[in-house]
Amino acid sequence: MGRSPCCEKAHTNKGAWTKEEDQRLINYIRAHGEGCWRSLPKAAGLSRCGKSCRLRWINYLRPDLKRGNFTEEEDELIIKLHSLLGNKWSVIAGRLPGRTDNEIKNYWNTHIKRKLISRGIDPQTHRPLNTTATNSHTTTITTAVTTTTPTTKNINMDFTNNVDQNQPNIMIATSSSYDETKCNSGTTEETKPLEIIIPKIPSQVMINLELSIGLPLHSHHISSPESTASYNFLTTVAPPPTGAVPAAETVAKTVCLCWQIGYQGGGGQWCGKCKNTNGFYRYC
DNA sequence: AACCTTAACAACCGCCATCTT
DNA sequence: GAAGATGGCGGTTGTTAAGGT
Repeated sequence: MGRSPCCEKAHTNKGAWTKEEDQRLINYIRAHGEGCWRSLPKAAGLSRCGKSCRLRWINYLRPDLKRGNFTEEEDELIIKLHSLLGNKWSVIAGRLPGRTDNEIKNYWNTHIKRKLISRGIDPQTHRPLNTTATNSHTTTITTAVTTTTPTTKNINMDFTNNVDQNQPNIMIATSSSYDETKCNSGTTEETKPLEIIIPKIPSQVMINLELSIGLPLHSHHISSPESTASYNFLTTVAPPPTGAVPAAETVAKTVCLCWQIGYQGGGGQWCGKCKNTNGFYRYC
C-alpha cells in the first residue's frame, strides 16, 4: 500500500526554525493543545510539515524539557537501559524525565559510544571489545516479564565474556511480541508462563529473572526471594522516580495511563501528552 | 587569517503501527 | 477486512560552532 505524503511539500519550509515560527507553534499549542499535527501548520499559520511541527515541539519547544548537560547518573542510566533495550530511544527517554529520544540518541552517538569504547566495551553489544563471539558457555534464559504494559517480553541473558558477572548482557528476543514496544495502547495485564531454556548453565547462574521494564517498581514485585536478584538488577537499571511514588491504587485513580505504564515526563503525574500543567493540555 | 577536521545537535526521511472509515 | 490517514520511531543527513594546523 502506498502512502501519500504527510503534507504538501511544495509550499513547506525546511531547515532551521525561526523564532517567529517557534512562537507561532508555541502560541497555537498553548491555545489548542497538541494533536492533529497534519492540520496544525495551516491552523497555526506555519508553512511547515505537520511532522516537522511535532518534532520541533517534542524535541525543542516543550516546556518540560530539561536541556543542558547530561549528568553522570543519566549517563550510567542510559548505558544500562541501552544494554537492556537496545536502540529503543523513546523507551529510554521515557525513563529520563525532561529528555527526548532524539536528544538521547544524539548524546549516545556523540558521547556515550566513545565513552564505552574507551572503557573497552562494544557500545552495541555491551561486551568487551577484544573478545570474539564464542558461545561455549552461552546461557540463554527466556523468561516472561510481568508488567502492567500490554506486552510481554522475552529477555535473553548472555553471560558470555562479561566483565562484570553481576551485569549480564540482556537483549530483547526478536521472536517475542515485543514489537509492541510502544506504550500508547491497551491496559491489559499479561503474564506468560515462565519458560527457561538453559542449554549449558552453571548452577550458580540459575536465577529467576523477573524483569519489569519501563515501570516504576511496586513492592509486590520484589516480595519473593526468587525475585531478589532481578530486583537488585532493576534498582540499578530503572530506579523509581525521584520523590514519593504514589500507592498503586492511588495512582490508578488519579494518574494518567501513561504515568501508570511508566512514563514520567516532567516528573509529575502527567505525561507530556496528557499533562495539563504549564498551561498546556491535550484533547484526546 | 585561512583552511581543514571534528563534534554536537537540529531536522528530515522513510518505514511501521495503529486508528478510522 | 481493506484502504487510507495519522502519529510515532529510529536512522541518517545537514548545518554550524569549536578546535587544530
